[in-house]
Order: sequence, then structure tokens, then C-alpha cells
Amino acid sequence: MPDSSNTNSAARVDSTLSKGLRILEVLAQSDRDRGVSELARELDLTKSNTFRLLRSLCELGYAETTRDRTYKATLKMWQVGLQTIDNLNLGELARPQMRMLSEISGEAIYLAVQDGLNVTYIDKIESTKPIRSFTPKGGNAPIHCVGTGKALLAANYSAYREALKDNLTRYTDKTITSIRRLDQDMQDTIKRGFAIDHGEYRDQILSFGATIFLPNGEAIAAIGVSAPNINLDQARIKKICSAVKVAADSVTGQLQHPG
Amino acid sequence: MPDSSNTNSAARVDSTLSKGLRILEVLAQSDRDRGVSELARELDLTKSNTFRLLRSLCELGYAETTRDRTYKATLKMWQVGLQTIDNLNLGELARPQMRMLSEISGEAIYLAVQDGLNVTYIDKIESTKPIRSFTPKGGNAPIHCVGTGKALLAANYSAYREALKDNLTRYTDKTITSIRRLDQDMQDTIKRGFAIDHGEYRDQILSFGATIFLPNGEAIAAIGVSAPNINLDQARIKKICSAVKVAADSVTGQLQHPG
DNA sequence: GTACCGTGTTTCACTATTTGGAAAAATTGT
DNA sequence: ACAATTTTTCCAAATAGTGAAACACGGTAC
Repeated sequence: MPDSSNTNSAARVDSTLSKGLRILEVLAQSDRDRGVSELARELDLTKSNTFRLLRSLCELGYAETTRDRTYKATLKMWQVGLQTIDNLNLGELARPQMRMLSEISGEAIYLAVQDGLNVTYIDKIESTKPIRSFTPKGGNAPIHCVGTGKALLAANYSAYREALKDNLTRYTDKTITSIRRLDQDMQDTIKRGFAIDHGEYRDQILSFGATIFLPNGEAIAAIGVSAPNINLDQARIKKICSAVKVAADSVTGQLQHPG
Repeated sequence: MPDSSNTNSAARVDSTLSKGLRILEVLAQSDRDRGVSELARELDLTKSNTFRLLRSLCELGYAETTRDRTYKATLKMWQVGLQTIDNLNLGELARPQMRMLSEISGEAIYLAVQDGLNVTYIDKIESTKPIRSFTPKGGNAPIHCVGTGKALLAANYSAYREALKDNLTRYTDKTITSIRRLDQDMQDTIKRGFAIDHGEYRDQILSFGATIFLPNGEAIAAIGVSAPNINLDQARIKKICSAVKVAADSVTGQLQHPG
């Protein structure tokens, strides 16, 4: 879900571009092919308008018309989108560390980057659970709740404290909703070098995260572990936390030597 | 606009949409942030035009202006693109191939995806023979034992070798439990292009699998055949194996389409 | 058979949208 | 301080995109 109340920006947006992208989004989200009329209704556009936009998208390679007279998204958007991830080829660097964490914990391992007041998972290793989609990646979580998020936040707290102040949405009874408590938590996080989420986003789901830094000190990503409470005891938590820290520091270290 | 001796037939393409997407593509490909003028030059657009498009893309969440006055792609296109993968109904794409395999073999046909150190079957065609193998749709199997699993594993062996090393659970006396023998088997699998399970998971049940790849080379699924030993002889095995390979390659080919 | 839905597609006159150029801010370099 | 970049704003002009209506086609009910 997009972060509702943006400021009263209201900058003029090219309507053709906007409509075209909205169509593309709908097509991408849809599992079945869509017809012109159907899309027109759903997006509140004219049939002819929808038709032309669709034909443009086909021409540009982002959609294709299947069989006859229905449309679907191609993989082009996926391919283009992949390049944005590849350009921060963190994934490759972090993979071995993520595998290490997976081996010693058996839990879900995340690689996350900041995205406004959320984190987005750009890579993930599943724990052994029933699968829900081909691509576990791409998920979001609020930055003030989860381990990876809090690790990123701590590295840049002053920059986001204000924005966060009135947006500490509650998800569980453990969620930190007071800015004073968050201040304290961030301070602790910085001191210990990794972040702990005591079930602040999903009930009974704990997570731990540590920050990956660029050579210039910029916090670029976080690596983390997420696990159900019942799988954990104090000793295990301690072990996982230090492993997470080691993993993040290792990636940071690799980034230190270019080439 | 003197440029664009734009190639072939050219159905009329909404130029705003086209320009916007081209900007997005350039941003996605670029590893560093881009300025307005730079982009304008590269795409042969007016500065003001580029600027407005860029602002629209920001407004729509596909780009963002970093620091000040330079632009970069966000992760939104990646996220939207991921949905096309999830909604790629692999099942539908692979169905004809699975039916083909069913017809020529009469055995159980599986479509499987990786899930940690297991495979999960997301589709299945039952055997038409009286003697049936008993893995139901939605079921799991260890990745190092079955045809589909070994096909997926081979495509990504280095990533899982370590984790698997001490988890080569024995299920039958044919199960590969030594990492050295698995190394060899994976090498053979890669060389021949499909995987063979000599009854390594269920006694007397053989299975064969080949990998389905995304355009970027990612192994996303595997297609396979499972059959009781007694139904098979060398010739028949050979025939089924090459059919499995053909089937998987065909699905991979269908995915290649865009770009 | 015909009359009536519902699709996707084409055409066309109109005007709202996008456009380029010029000029104002803002930033950077010397 | 000045010049040479940049990014951003403004606005008249017209083109590029728009909606409505019409067309072609395929079903379905009668």
C-alpha cells in the first residue's frame, strides 16, 4: 500500500504517461489477460483511449496482444526493473553471507534497502515454509518495526526522525509508537551495532538486522534474519544477532575494496 | 523533432508515453544518477520536456530526485515487474508440454519450483497407468533426490552445495548422501541437460527432470516425469529423458519472447 | 432468420495537453 | 565577483491526444 498522505504536491503529471503506466500496472498485477473494455471500466478511461494506449504499449514491447483481442504484460518491465537492482549489485556480494546466515539459523534471511519510510526486500532466502509465489522478493515493511528497517534507520536517524514522528503506525502491542521510546531504541541499536525487533510488526515474529555501509559511510542496505518466537531462546538470539552483525560487516568490508 | 526516421510500419505511438518509458529505461540502466541536461542530450529531447517527464515519473513513484537536481530510478518498476513473474501462469505455459509428456509416457508429470532445500509441485498430471506414484500435487520432495529437484539444483549448485553438504538425508539405498558423489552427479546433470533420479527418493521409482529458465538465466521451475522402474527399459528412459528436456526448453523458449 | 446484446477497432473534428523556446533561478567553477 | 554551467518556471502555439459515434464481428435469445 502506498503511503497515503503525501504533501499537497499536485504537480502537473503528464496524463498520457500516467494512464499508460497505470494500465501497465494493472496488466502486471493481473493473472489473466485483459480486454479493452474491461480495462477501460476498471481505470475509468474511454475505450478508445485505452485501446490506443494498449497499442502503444504493445508497440513499445511492454504488452502484447494474446490470441485475439486481449492484452497482457510482457516480461519487459521485469527486465528493465532488474537493471535497477543489478546496478546496486549488492545481491551478489551479500549472497554468500545470506547463505551463511541461512545455514546457521535455518530462518528467513532478508536483504533490504530503504524506500521512504519502508524497507523493500531485494533478496531473500526462504525458511522452509509453504511457498506462496515464485518470487519472494519485492515485499515491504515499515522501517520503524523490523530489524532491517531499524538498522537502516539508526544509521540515518536524524534525517528521518521528524518524518517518522507522527507516523509510528501500530502493528502489534510491541510496536514502538512513541518517539521517545524510538529515540532510546535507536541509541541502543547504534551502541550494539545491530537492531532487534521484538515482534513489533508481526506478532510473535522477531527479527534482527545490521547495516551495510558504502565506503563513504552511507547506509545502503541492511541484512537481517526473521524468525518465530517459538524457535528462539536467549542463547540462540544472541548467536543469530552476532552472526547478522558479522554478515553485514563482511559485506561492508567487501565494498571497501573496489575491483 | 527532426530525428527518428523511426523504422518500420509504426502504428501511431503516444509520444509522451514513449518518451517517458525511454527515460525510465535509461535511468534503470544507469548506475549513477542522471541530470536533466544529460538525459535530454542522450535521448534527443528538449530540456524542458525531459524535466517535465522526469517530474511526472517522480510523482508517479517511478523515479526520485536524489540530493538535489539529479534523478534516479526507484524500485517501483522492479516491483511491478516482479508481479508479471508471479502472474506468469507457468502452469498454463507448461501445460501443453506436460500433456505432451503425459501422452508419450503415460507416467506422472510434475511441474516443480524450488523451496529452500525442497521442491514443491505446483502442477501435476496423474499417471494413466494402473501403478501410480503417490506424490500428490502441492507435495514436497527433497531437492537432492528427485529429477525436478536435481535439475533445479544443478542450475544453482554453488549456491546450495554448502547448505546441502550435511543434509543429504537418506531415503533409499540409492540416495546420494556423499557430497562428492553429488558433485559428480551435478556435473553430469549439467552436461547432459537433464537430471536423473535412479530411485533415490522412493524405492523403485525413477524420475527425470529438466530446468525452465527466465530470460536472465534464473532457474524458476523444473518439469519432470516420474515412473516405476518396472514400466521402464533403457530405450524408454532415453526417450522420456529427451522429451523432458525438449519440454523444459520449449517453456524456456516461450519466456524468451520479449526484448 | 433477425434483433439485440457485447466485444475490439477505426475514424474524425475538437480542444485540452503537451510542447519548445526564452528567460529566470540556482549552482558550480575560476 | 563573474561567467558558464546547470535546473526550473512560464507561456503562447499547435500538435498530439482525446471522446463520441460508427463499424465489424461474434455470440445468444427469440
